[in-house]
Amino acid sequence: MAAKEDHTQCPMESILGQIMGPWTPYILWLLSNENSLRFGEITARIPGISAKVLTDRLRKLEASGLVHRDYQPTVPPTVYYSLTERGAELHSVLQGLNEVAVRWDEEDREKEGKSEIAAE
Amino acid sequence: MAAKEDHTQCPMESILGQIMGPWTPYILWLLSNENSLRFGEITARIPGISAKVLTDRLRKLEASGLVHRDYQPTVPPTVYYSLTERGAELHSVLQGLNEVAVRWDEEDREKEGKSEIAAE
DNA sequence: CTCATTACTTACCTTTAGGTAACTACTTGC
DNA sequence: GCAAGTAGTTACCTAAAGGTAAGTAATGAG
Repeated sequence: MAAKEDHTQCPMESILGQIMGPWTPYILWLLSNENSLRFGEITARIPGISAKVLTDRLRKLEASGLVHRDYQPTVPPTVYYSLTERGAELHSVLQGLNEVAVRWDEEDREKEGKSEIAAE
Repeated sequence: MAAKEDHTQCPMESILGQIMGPWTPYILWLLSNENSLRFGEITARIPGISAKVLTDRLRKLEASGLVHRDYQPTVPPTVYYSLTERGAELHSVLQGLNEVAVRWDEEDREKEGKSEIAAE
């Protein structure tokens, strides 16, 4: 199932199909905070992602109209990625999610990590 | 890589690992709105999901402490799923995401669907 | 003349996820 | 004694996703 036939009866399913995926929300979150990043910079910020996968994610986000690709045909080519207006609309949602994430992280550290000293 | 070693340096990665996944945010969204659903009811609300996958997602959400499982050993067993307190904290984020989704959906209908008549 | 650089693309192969179908438990109703 | 109903589990198999490595373009440095 590559595209799931987009039996998109409900908007939620549609948006989830666009922004969900192994690294996708993280990429959006990065671009949401830095407003413009080169391909290599994104790779550096996401340890573990391969060029193939990152390219795939960026292409899909571009196709969804959430990310803008700015290709500069310089000697070694330079490509800048940034959020489109629509992509930027996700900022507050991602922000909210991050706040919850940070809160949980703190709570978990309090409970589990009271006496933990950098475990490894 | 089953668990990706949880090299969770950043809270965002951690939370994404817990709530991202093919059907996961959708399940959370359902439980967020209906506050308690039986296994079969969830299956019915998500056309296309298999029992195996739904079980898997619910078990993982339970393990993450986001979903509560209430097993009633009645004659044919009855199991109620609901969000935990922590799970409920995602409500506003999911709400925000849904608002964006609905807005985009309307915008897209305006642009593309001006003369479209239910295109089946 | 060759290497390094950036942002990929392609081919190939492995791993993982997910689908399907059959099976379980326990009691009621026929 | 057998089917029905709920909420799964298990085994088996296929399809898709992802990793790795190599290739590409164009130019300046050494």
